[in-house]
Amino acid sequence: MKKKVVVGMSGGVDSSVAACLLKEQGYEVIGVTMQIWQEENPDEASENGGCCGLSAVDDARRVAWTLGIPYYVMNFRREFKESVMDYFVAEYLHGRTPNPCIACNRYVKWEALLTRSMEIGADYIATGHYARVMELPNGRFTVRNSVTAAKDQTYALYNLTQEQLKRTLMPVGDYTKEEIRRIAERNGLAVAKKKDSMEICFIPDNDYASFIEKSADNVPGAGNFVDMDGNVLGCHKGITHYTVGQRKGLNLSMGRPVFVTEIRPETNEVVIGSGDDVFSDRLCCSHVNWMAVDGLHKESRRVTAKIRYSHRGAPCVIRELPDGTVECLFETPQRAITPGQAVVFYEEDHVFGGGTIL
RNA sequence: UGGGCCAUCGCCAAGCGGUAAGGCACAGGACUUUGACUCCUGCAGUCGUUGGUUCGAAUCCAACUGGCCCAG
Repeated sequence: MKKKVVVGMSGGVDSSVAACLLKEQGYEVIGVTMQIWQEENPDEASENGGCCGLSAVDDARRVAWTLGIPYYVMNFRREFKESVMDYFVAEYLHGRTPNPCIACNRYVKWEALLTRSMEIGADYIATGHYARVMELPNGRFTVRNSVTAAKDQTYALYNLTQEQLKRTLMPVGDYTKEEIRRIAERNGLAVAKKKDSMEICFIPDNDYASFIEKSADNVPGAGNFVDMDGNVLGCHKGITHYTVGQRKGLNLSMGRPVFVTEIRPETNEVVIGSGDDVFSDRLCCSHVNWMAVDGLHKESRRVTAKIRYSHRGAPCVIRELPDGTVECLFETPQRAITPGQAVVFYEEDHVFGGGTIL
């Protein structure tokens, strides 16, 4: 009896090849594109390689046809709006910097898609992520780096649950990007040369501030740039325009580069400091998802932590604080530890756990 | 309005008679399946104004305009 797997197809190369590989491996493959937001300008989004819009459906459908697999479009607009877009806007309004891809993975690409796939009798769901699901000796599931560390996407997957991982396949993680493109070509997939997607899919023009203004009623307005001693340095456009570590767009001519070191929503202030001021060797995080273990159990642990998607990772020690949050002490100070971003802990090449930076 | 000082790109600033450094900011690009960071490229046909000296002036001289300081 063939195992049935639903592949989330974005219309891009990676997920197309994922479907292709699974079919070769003998699975009964069903292609599904999740419709998650309404594009205003499909042409533009397609040029930018937008990941989940209407034009994506055409590409995905064509690939499914080429592979000879059934193909469906599922509507997840409500889930996406509630779990990703609303969260995204709310975080910015509170002076934090969210990572929508992580929320999308946990709540839409997995939770929603998995639930519905189970309903139609699937055994697994699969995606085109550059990561590999692995079962540890302790019986728990985690994700480990893809064979190409450069394309690794485990950071964005740290929040998946054991139940989700148990039913997840990521065939693309065994190959390099070059190999994936070759496989696509060899199988005559029309998307072989399609440009990689970039930027947040629901904000193709990359103008976050405008998006937030359109989505929220009470967006905090102009306020003061202040230095660490409280001196006013200038006027900012509203805290939603800034993030910790930011240099460009401040319009502050101090004779030397200056950076955002802190955002204070209570006072509507954006704190400015030098390049050195943006380094810190400590962070606290909450909403922790343990992956390789079921908890820290009052022990501290040496791990490698990534504080942003493109971070190489830095050695640190983590421990649970009495209030339930987790403290992370780095051996060397890290740049721009930013509230709202995820910190992901690694042990060897797999995800140990992760949380949201406070 | 007695004396002194200063006026060079949006900001700071080099230049001291030989044909406008640099930094910050800004713009564009690269990188990047989050925000950022980083990197690359661009950015004063002109030196407050008007005259003068000189082969040649941002650089010297004069007046004017504006600003600062000290006197009163």
